[in-house]
Amino acid sequence: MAETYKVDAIDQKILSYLVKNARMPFLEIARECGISGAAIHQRVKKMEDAGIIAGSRMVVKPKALGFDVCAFVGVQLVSTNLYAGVIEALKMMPEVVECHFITGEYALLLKIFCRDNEHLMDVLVNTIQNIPGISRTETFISLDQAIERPVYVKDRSVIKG
Amino acid sequence: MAETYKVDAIDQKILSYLVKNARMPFLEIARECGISGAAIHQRVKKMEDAGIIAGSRMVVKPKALGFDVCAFVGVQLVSTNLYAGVIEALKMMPEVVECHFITGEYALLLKIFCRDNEHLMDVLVNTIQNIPGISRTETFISLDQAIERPVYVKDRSVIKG
DNA sequence: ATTGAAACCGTTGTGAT
DNA sequence: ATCACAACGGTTTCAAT
Repeated sequence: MAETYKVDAIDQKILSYLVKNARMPFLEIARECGISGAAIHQRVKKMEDAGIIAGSRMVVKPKALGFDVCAFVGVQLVSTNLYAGVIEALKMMPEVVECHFITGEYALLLKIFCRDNEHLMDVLVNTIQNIPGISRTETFISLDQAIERPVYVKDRSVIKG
Repeated sequence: MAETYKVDAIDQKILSYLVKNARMPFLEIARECGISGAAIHQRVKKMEDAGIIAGSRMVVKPKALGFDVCAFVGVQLVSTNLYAGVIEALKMMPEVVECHFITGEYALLLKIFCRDNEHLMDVLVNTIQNIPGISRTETFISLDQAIERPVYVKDRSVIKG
């Protein structure tokens, strides 16, 4: 987790391709950027080492895996200092894909995927509510996900373009 | 967006690797699964064609790109039938990475990334509030993202293991 | 930090089962 | 749906700059 690496214009251009297609060949990126494939390779490696790139993922439609229900869950804690233990318990739940510590009425906001409403019910009542330190929850079911995309990377197009 | 493809145990095993590392060589997956590289290739292509795999992404730490602030925004609409137009306006905003139509007090839940609090202020007051059809918003700043991972893919390990 | 070259390895199309 | 094979191209390392 070094925090010294500075992402320059070429790095940004490289990332602008890779956030849209993680399997884009480095040689193709090299041709777009006007530098060698070896240079792309080394820059990507450096960004991985610096923690700027935190891995890569194929994006799989949850429905194809049988997860028909997406929901957000606001969670109130008995006491904020129970945070660490609650996180550990949530990490054990495969349904939880995101957990944020947020400002406002709820201490935590979770994003979860469940097979169906019955599964959601089970997760809420039998799993989440049984985690020590969690008091109240409120559930917001996502009926439609209209936008889903990576963080914005400006393609400054400094080299060739 | 065909909805007929059935993800079998081998597909699941393939996906279980690719959701964790989009650049994992198909030949390596082939060795793990005990089938040929060509078979992996064709299965992945089929899943892409069927819309089960919706692309791939390098995961970039927002902070490295200068996005220090992550927030969720609950959005109330003047009228629900303005949904489509609002979505179009939100798609134009690079800060918005997710938008869900949810149950509860707010019609929409957005996830946004901003450079700093000033940028967040600008986005809330000068951009989001100016979109026709949006009435009230409430903002929840994410102070810490404790969990961030892909949808759970069971690795059934049916073949070799 | 970038390069070209080289060795290695993966990808992808084909034809057969 | 799978395979083996082969042509092609990508990855990765390295000495040199």
